[in-house]
Amino acid sequence: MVGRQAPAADRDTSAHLNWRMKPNLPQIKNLSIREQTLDTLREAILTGELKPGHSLIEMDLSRQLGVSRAPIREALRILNSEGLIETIPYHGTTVRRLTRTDIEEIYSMRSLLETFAVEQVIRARNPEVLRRLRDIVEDMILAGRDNNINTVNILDRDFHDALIEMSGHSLLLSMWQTVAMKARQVMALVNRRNTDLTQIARNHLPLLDAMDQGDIPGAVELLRAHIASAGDLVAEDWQGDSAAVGDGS
Amino acid sequence: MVGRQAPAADRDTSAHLNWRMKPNLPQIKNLSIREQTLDTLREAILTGELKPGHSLIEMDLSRQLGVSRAPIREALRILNSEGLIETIPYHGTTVRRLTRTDIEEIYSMRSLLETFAVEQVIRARNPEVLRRLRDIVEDMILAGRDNNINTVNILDRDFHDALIEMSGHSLLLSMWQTVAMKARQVMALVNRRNTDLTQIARNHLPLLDAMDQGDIPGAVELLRAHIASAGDLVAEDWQGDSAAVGDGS
DNA sequence: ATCTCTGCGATTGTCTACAATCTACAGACG
DNA sequence: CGTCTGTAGATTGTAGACAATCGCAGAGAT
Repeated sequence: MVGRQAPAADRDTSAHLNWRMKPNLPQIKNLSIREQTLDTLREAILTGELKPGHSLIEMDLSRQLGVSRAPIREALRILNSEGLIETIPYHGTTVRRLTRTDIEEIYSMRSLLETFAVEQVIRARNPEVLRRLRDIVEDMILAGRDNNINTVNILDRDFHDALIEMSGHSLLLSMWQTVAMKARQVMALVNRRNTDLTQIARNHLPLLDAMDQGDIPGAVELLRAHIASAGDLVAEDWQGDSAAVGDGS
Repeated sequence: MVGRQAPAADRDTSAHLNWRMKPNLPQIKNLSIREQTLDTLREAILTGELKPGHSLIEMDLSRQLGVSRAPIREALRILNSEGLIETIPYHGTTVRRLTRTDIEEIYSMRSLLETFAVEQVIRARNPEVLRRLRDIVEDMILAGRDNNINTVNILDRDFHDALIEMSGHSLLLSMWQTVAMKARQVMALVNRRNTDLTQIARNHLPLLDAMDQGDIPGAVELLRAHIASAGDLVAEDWQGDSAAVGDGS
């Protein structure tokens, strides 16, 4: 399980045929039931709909989704190896509980992977890359003005995803996806306080400037601070220790 | 094993009182077929017994192992999410092929994770930890004298595993395991040249010294060089590009 | 000769039924 | 009253049959 790792690793086997032409035809989906179950459950966990401690009974899922247990079991094995759920033989499967230590680890790992990526990206000196990142941040600022928290969050994810992607390091990307997934779950579970959305967006600008100037130590330090402050904010709100939520079915 | 406990255990009426006395009863193993299949296949892939490109037919595995397809499929899903195999729907499952880029990525990721770990370990300043690492290296040198390549390899793995473990960072450990697994597979696939085994073992000593002195930059640099040279050695031998091995069944 | 289509074999995807195992609780026994 | 025992219910583990899909060979048409 580990690393569950690559959430995107085993789907989309035929997508390489139409990667460029993108009309709105919603890509006839012939995903196997296993994949659909996997996506559904993972999304539910990541959005906090399924809270830590919630128990997942194969038979119940089977009835709710209207399918047999076999594909559900396979999906659960994958989620298990991704570290999102835990199964005790003959006893039950539950959404993995998160401790404060887990959260600290998630953010420190994020920091490690992202600072590595930013270093690689700067070394590559590809102006195209920086432009794309700047575009995302600009959109983010605009969304911040509209107080559109959902869009800001998505663009923030896009920004960091893009940063990793542009390092061109596929193994890094795969580990990143695992960590980012967990981070997403954590963020969905804490009570977000009302912070200034445009400020969040603007926080990315100094990093872009440092990258423009090829200043590796500066960029690394800015990124590290950026992630650390985000992590601290979340850790503060974690007093609940996840015990307040999710009692089981 | 001084006082024999067996007779006492016999007339002990409550079993939960004697959980501490441990005779050598080898812990009855009741692993599910899925787990056994998983371990068997993973080990076969990691040792190079199942080479990249080799196809894994569920029906064949089912017959060979004498079990039904259900647990095998679940094991395959896990291996898939670990990135060791690839499945094309309705077509087949094969051991994932490795490119030279994959190998470079594996070693660069190893480097990243291990240097992070060594930094954490040094900061913790726990002499017990350093002693344990030194013990392993000493054993490694002894095994090197006996030209026992297998033991040297195992102890080398132990050393790096221990280093990560001692960082006390469970998420780091989990990602490490994924990467170390892949590294193990790679090493099993290259033609090892005859290097001086004691030299390999001795290479760890400067790192230990730097750690003893709390010299973080020095230790990090030594470790980075250590891993990079190992990686280069492997990458050199990779000209085969894995095409020479494994054609299918 | 080349193209198209159809049928076949191989493989994975899914379903249903049954077996094995665990926990908790009730009852027998001292 | 406490301890052991066994039984019921819930849950996961496994098996075997059937369905869906894909690639390819070969027949037939142009």
